[in-house]
Amino acid sequence: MPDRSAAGSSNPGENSGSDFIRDLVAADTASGRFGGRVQTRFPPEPNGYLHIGHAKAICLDFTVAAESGGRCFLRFDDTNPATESPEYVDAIIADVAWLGFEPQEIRFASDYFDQLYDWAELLISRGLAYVDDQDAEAISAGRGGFGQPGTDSPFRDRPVDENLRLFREMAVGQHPQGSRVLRARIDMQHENMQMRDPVMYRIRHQHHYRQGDRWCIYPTYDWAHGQGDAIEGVTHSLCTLEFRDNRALYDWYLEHLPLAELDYAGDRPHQTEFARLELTNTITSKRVLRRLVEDGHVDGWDDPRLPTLRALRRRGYPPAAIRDFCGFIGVARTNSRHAPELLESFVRTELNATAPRRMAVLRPLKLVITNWPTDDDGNPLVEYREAVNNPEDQSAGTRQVPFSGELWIEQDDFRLEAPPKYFRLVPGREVRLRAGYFVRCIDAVTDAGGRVTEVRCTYDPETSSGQAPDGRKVKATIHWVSAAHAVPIEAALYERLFDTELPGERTGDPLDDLHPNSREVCTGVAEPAVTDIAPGQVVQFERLGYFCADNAAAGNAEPGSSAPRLFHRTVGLRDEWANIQKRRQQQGAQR
RNA sequence: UCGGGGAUCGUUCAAUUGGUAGGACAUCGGGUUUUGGUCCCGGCAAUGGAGGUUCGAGUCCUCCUCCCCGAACCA
Repeated sequence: MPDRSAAGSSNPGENSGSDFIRDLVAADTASGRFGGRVQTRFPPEPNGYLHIGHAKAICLDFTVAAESGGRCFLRFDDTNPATESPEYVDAIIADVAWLGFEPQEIRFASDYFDQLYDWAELLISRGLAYVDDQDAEAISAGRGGFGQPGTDSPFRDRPVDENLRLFREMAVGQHPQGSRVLRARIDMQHENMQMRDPVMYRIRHQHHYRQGDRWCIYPTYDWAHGQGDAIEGVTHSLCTLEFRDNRALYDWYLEHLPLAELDYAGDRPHQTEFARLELTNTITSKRVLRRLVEDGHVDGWDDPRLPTLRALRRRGYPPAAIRDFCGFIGVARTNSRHAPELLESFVRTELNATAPRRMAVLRPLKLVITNWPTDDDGNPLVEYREAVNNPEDQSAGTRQVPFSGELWIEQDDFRLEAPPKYFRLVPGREVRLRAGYFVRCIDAVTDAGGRVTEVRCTYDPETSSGQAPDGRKVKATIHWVSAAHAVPIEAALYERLFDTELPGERTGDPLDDLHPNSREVCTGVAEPAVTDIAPGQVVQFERLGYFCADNAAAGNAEPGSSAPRLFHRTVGLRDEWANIQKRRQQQGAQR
């Protein structure tokens, strides 16, 4: 095992090392701030599916709380009825659970609409908020620009009574959608743009999936978030870097509200920002993900090429691997982008230890053993060979694999002529069949086009143990499937969805960088024991990689079906031969 | 243009707060091996730049450069 001590354990809630956030929490606990309490929250908006970027935030929010014996709520930031729906709520709850975390409570910002409304009236009555009749364009223009101060709205000094009356009318639908907003009265000259009289409420004559038609006004993120934190008793409100400038507003609202009335009347919550997780060759923008799905570039939100949690699950990524990855990359304030290879290495580490092994051939080539014994009727005998299920885990036991005179082997494992460092089967050479015998190639049958259609070998009965009694060695062990017992499978092989590190950098549109052939489906065969692999389970096809049995495909889900079983390649094995070939190709290109 | 944040091996995270710049991924070489897997050993390789303080600077000070975020009735 590589030393990944910073990664901690895959158990949810265990310490993942130290970082500026954990240092802050430790210092607060030591000083008695918040009465020693620690509480965080994961606050998604239910307008899309969770992706790998969210996983970092989820792991951070939940583990920081758990490490201190604190709590972490799942809170839906559902303040914008235009884009939100209960399907996303259910999906997010399921994805958080799949990742391995259990919120103490599930809350909704929309549950706080009454409190928020009362507080808004309070701010109005104190002259700290006003109704603005300007349209969005005028408000934007009045805000000024970078380096230019804003100008006061003509409605900024509206009398309190009038503000109150108008605001109440807005709430019950007496004003058209978009005609007015409620704004905090802060400072139009403030150097921080967020403080130039931000909008608190906008008029939306829109149905809310939880509140129905009760409201005609909806709070903005800034007006809802910190107050939700305060109501729930959040101590450490962790969010991403782009909210750094919003912190002044977060603090302003809380400082001007009577929080002493709340259950958690100690210190008010504080926001801390950290860098979001980005991956190269990957897009997490909700807008672009939606285009990929809706324009049919992928098969749906759980297409294994996507970075959504549902897709990673379908592809076979173990949640423990994602957690370990998130713990390992740590948390800092530096923008950075990790290579997907790092995540994959955690996936391999986890799967190497846990995935049962089977043999499958993805691009079959017939191998005939010319000296294999037959019965009295001339039919080849069948021998059952014992194969280990997982060399990393003795308790996984062994299985019986049928072996006979006609086998399928991988096309890649035979060449008429061996290039340098090619150790596999060539005419005249001997290799070992995994869990089988040594075989020596004596002949190859080719078709009119010169393509090899059949490899003919002799086997050495003395090598049943996998070793030759005379001590001779082979340089390769290859996998195989008995032709008479082969179970049909389909294997979907995936490449990166985008073949550039920063999709969209070239032309501005990420879709211009879509990998033209990010999925290749092979029609192959597997040993009979693949039928033990349950839908959703990950298996290692020896020498090929880790593959996840699809949940829905007919061959997997319907016991009697004759349809091929469908497997998604989770990730390939490290492949030294591929590296050698790649290097050779690059050297060739340089010359 | 203004405000905020940031800069350490190819990538990424760390450096006991001023004391030998370390790990992982990737890569290269070797060993073990019935998976060219796993595992083990080893190599390569970094403090954005210029000054300053100090016995000593990735860390403190000054200036510069570059990158990210901010002018939604999105979050």
